[in-house]
Amino acid sequence: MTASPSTAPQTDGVTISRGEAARHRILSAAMEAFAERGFKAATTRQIAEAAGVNLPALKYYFGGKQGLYLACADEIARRYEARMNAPVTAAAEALEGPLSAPEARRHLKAVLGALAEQLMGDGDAGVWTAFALREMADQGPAFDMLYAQLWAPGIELTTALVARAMGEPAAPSEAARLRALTLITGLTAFSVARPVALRSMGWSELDAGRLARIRQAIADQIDAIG
Amino acid sequence: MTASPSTAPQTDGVTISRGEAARHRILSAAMEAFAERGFKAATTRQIAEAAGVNLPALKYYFGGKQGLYLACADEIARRYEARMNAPVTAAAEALEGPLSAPEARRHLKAVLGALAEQLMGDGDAGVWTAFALREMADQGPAFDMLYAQLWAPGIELTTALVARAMGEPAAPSEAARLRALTLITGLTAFSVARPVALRSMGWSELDAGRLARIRQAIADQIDAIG
DNA sequence: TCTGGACTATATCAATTGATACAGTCGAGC
DNA sequence: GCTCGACTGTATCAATTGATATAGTCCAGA
Repeated sequence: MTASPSTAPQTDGVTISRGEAARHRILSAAMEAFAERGFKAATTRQIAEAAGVNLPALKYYFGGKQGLYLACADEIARRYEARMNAPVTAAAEALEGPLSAPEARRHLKAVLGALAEQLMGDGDAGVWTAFALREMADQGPAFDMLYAQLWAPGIELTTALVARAMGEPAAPSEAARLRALTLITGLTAFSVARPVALRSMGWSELDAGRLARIRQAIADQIDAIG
Repeated sequence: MTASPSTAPQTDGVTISRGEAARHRILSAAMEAFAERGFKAATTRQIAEAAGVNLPALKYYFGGKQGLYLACADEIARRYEARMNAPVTAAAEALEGPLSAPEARRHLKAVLGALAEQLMGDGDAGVWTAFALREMADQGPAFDMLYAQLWAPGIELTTALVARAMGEPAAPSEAARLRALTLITGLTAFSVARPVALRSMGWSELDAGRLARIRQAIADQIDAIG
């Protein structure tokens, strides 16, 4: 809203040019639209209107619909990494050395709890998640990138922790991999399948208390591993 | 391919009129297209071509794209019910009387095992599942119908069985409901998230042996309940 | 103040797509 | 063989939609 319209790199981080602001608004609107309707069904006109810009602005900033989609995926991967960073690095460091089963379980709870917060939160993260999960099923143009940057590292980490929780010392067994996958997938009950899950729980929304109880349920499952 | 072009009710079940055959082909093609691309992205032309009919035939038989979509949903619900019928009725009957925790676990394994077979099989059922799960996330025009006919009964049954497995006597607790939801959702690792799951397991496809091992992993989780 | 580039607004194109008008074909029964 | 209704083929419409050509506006720096 202020300052120069230049393209010069912003070392500041606070001052953003008018163009940067528009770019940001478009990105947000696009993430929301793609998350809600998918790549094909989301229209550039809707996105432009929601972002308060006109149609050619999308081409100007992102080259076109597909470029915008990929930019969304990239942004989402980076934001996800930022939000998951703390518990993930802690767990990864712990995995370097010998790790007892109880300690592994503790890290698992931290990592999956943080993930649950992302998956179920109705803030920005809910939108990112919907986007990512849609891409996971559709195998769209951003699949490889999201797989490499998000899913594969997450699954690997979870698998390693599950293996330790099961008392496996070295390379994780197939059983550990499967347990990690169903564990992670189970979290999506309240993101992908949220309408169904809420209705069957008799809930109209997810408040903090309910979220805590869901996390507790996940913790129980983690305690049952091994 | 044979017989009369009449609309008279077919009591036979084997003889189908030319129209019935076309209707069937359209339905199959539509389920596949909708499952793969979603309602909006699937085009009537693609469906017509895949079914070997021309465009107006869709309107003739189903009124239009939305009518076709709803017909698909209805067909899917009925086929699902047929395939799940045996273990579901057995479990439902068992729930009428007192049910020990081990017995409840046995029924749970039967019901969820059958469901897993549906969710992960690459036959027709895989297509139905993709359709249903897409509708679950999108809340499209068939949501209410699928919820009432498929998901709600399935969740209720699973919840009741989980509650018994946890030693709860009467009305299922919230914890039991949550466990049932994550249990069912965990199954979708190899349906919705199949591309990701396969890649992270290092598998290129799901053969019988792998499916059995997945079912075993689920059985382990069921044994860990309570 | 005036110039150049960053950014925006209007208008429009071409492709896609759901729908449909309308004329045809096919086969069974009279 | 004639008729009627079930079913199919051709052609086309109108709306949507991604893209873009073109002319403008705005602002900083010289």
